[in-house]
Amino acid sequence: MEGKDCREIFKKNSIKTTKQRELVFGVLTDSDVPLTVEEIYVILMEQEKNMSLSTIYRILDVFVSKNLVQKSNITDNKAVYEVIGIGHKHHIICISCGKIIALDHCPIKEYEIALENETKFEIISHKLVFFGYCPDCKKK
Amino acid sequence: MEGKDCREIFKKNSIKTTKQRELVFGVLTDSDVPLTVEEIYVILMEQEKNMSLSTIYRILDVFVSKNLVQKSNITDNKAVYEVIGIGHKHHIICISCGKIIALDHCPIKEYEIALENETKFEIISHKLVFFGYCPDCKKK
DNA sequence: GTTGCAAATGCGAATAGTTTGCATTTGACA
DNA sequence: TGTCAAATGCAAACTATTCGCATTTGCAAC
Repeated sequence: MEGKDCREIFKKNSIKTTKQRELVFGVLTDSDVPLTVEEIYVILMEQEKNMSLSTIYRILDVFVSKNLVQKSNITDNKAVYEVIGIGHKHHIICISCGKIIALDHCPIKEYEIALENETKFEIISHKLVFFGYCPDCKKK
Repeated sequence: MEGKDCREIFKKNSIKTTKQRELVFGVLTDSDVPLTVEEIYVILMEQEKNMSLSTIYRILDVFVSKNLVQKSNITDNKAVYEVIGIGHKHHIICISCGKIIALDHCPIKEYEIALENETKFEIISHKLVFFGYCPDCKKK
């Protein structure tokens, strides 16, 4: 991801541009899977772009609050982060190897309306996660 | 929940009956909302049935492993637990007051099959959570 | 009933992910 | 280029959960 692209997106969302924010945003846009804070940290380390863990947490909080990034608590412990393209994402996680795949399609938009009528809640968002065995682990 | 009922369920699932397990199971069956470990602990304290937090965690792990109880990591931090009736549960959580409602109906059984074909995963289970404003908080 | 033993409990300490306080640095704008 | 609020780095704090180990308890065999 080019620095310039970042700057425009940041400006549009009134996020101050910093070296660290560009790097974190770059890592996320370059990844085709959601990443944990730890993974982002390691990727940056490997690129010799060391950065404090707490800085990564704070940067991600900003991105999430500006709706540039989606935070998902899929497993019990670590949260994963990914850039939001057009809409929100759902996930499949392999319960054998831990691989996480993001899904773009959302099958429950219609159901939400029925549920609003039924429960009288005003529904704002939802999370959907599937658990199973990925093609590789299925074979074993 | 009567002690006797517990004993039978426990026996059927080869769970050794203990005073603590009966109490925890009783609290869960008496509750119409999913509970955190902390909440279970407090409810028991109020009944002057003090019990170690780690014991509650261990008991719940057993129940979950025997499929008597469902553990859900809905919010970022604390897990909630509830007895499983006929099938798995989904939830709506109020983002204003934190109230959690369990839903029995599952709208995505059919979608799972389509998803298996599409992704070549073998899907075992899923979690679905809705976020929004409950009837009470909606008014404000 | 009594006894024996594996399994369960209680307690405190350890763990792990995340957050926070504060001193230092940095980026945007005048 | 200088200024200052905002961002960063570091270490310490926090919180939910797990673990080790000494003690207790429930079940089964006698």
